[in-house]
Amino acid sequence: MSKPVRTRFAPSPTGFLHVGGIRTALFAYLVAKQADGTFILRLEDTDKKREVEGSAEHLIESLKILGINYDEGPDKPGDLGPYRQSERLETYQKWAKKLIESGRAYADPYTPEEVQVFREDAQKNKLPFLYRNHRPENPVAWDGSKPLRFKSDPKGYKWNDAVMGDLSTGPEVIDDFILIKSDGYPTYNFAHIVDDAEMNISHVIRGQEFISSTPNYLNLYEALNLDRPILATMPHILNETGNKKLGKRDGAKDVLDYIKDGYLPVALVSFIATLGWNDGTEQEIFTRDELIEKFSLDRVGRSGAHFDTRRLNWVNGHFIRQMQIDGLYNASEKYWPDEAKSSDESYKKQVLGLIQERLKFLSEIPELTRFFFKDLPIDLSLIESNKQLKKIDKPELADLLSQSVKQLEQSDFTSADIQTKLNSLLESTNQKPAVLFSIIRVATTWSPASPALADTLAVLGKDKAIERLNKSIAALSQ
RNA sequence: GGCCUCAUCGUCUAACGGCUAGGACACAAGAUUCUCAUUCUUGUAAUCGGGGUUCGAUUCCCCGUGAGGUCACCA
Repeated sequence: MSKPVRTRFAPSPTGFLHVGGIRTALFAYLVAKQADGTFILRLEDTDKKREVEGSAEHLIESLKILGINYDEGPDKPGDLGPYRQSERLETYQKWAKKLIESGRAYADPYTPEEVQVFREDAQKNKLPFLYRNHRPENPVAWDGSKPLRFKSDPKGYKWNDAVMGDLSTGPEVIDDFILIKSDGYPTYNFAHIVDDAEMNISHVIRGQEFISSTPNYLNLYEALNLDRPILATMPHILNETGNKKLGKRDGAKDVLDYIKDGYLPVALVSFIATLGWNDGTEQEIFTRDELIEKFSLDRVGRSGAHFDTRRLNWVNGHFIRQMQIDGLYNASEKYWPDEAKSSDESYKKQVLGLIQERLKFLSEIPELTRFFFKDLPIDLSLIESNKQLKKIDKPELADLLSQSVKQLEQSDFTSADIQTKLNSLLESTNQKPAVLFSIIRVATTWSPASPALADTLAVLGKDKAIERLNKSIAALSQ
């Protein structure tokens, strides 16, 4: 019998949640859900200096928007809370006492400046810094005014990581790290081990930056007589350019920025999941339910993956194309250009239907739809840059448009009937579609691109289409 | 500098030690009565280097090289 699966995402509220953090959260969520387990959000707010106002809320909102729902968390009480480390200080004290009593923790007598001198000495000699080389022989009793240190038991470790496989290190990486800081807060190194034990966490899933401190955690598990959870280390997500870990300073956007740009939560989830993971088949896109069913830690890659916006665009476009028009309309609410404010819902839905297949993300809606809502200025350079139209005189173009007006005035302006009229115009004018359709398209939209001509005209409506044609005829006749 | 980890097309990746190293994004060309896009077809493009082990190495081992992480009273 294996233990119930309980995973957690344990961010510190020190900034915004970016894609790397989300992926760790997502994978922890998937591991829990596929085993009918529990996913927990725990805020690691033990560094009051670095805490950023509002970041806890931002983090929670990001998870909610993506549907990475936790069963227990700061705003979702469970039996093993509280889920904010700053509210668990007595617990850490309790566990610290155990270590003191068993002789595995002691007061650090040095000032930060003194420790810094040790550190600089080590660096000068090109040696890694080890505090335990300066471990005091008869430490004073710990009264909370000094940091409390772990008395480590240096030795080599071999362990298994669910993603990275078998890992090993020698005793030289084991050190006496700080358990409780002089401000009374525990360090991450101590707090997360205590909390994972108290909260019955079965899998610890976290980023690569923790891999080198893992042997120290193993040492602490032993001192505390704890079974260690399954460990899984995620490689970093790298910036698009270069090999740097994705980070704010390199222009990485946080998750809510992507939502604002009109990336769909389902698309973000699918894209992020396949950044470093695949199910071994040729499937490229996954729904949440498929991820829950198919995800496994042992198929997560071991090397860092570059974030690729072009691939994200493709995934997002794929999901947009799959949407029903009502769903897309609801999602598009905030993205319409100002000119569309007065237009009614059914008109906007028709417009949306025409641009759906070329939409990569929702904030493209204004540039793709503006001409449906507003007469754009006449721009003759659109004719000059068209390789068919630039060969033809303006009067001749005006004449083609006049004939078009005559035909279209006879139309009931369904898309099908417009197409019929356009076809008969091709015959009567003896023109190629490349010429006739191009000039009508330009004259009715004055945009570099638009959906299929008959559809565009049908949605635009008879009055508007004819009005624009006449205006364009006038402009070309000057 | 010590320690740890990683390494397949530009990018994300697949390949019990065994087909011609597969797919996707991107890119290019063609088709779909006009543009942009979609869709379809086709194409360019990769096993970091050197040694082993083996009938056979992307895969296992060693040595290089490159990249990343870590060596905080940060997480």
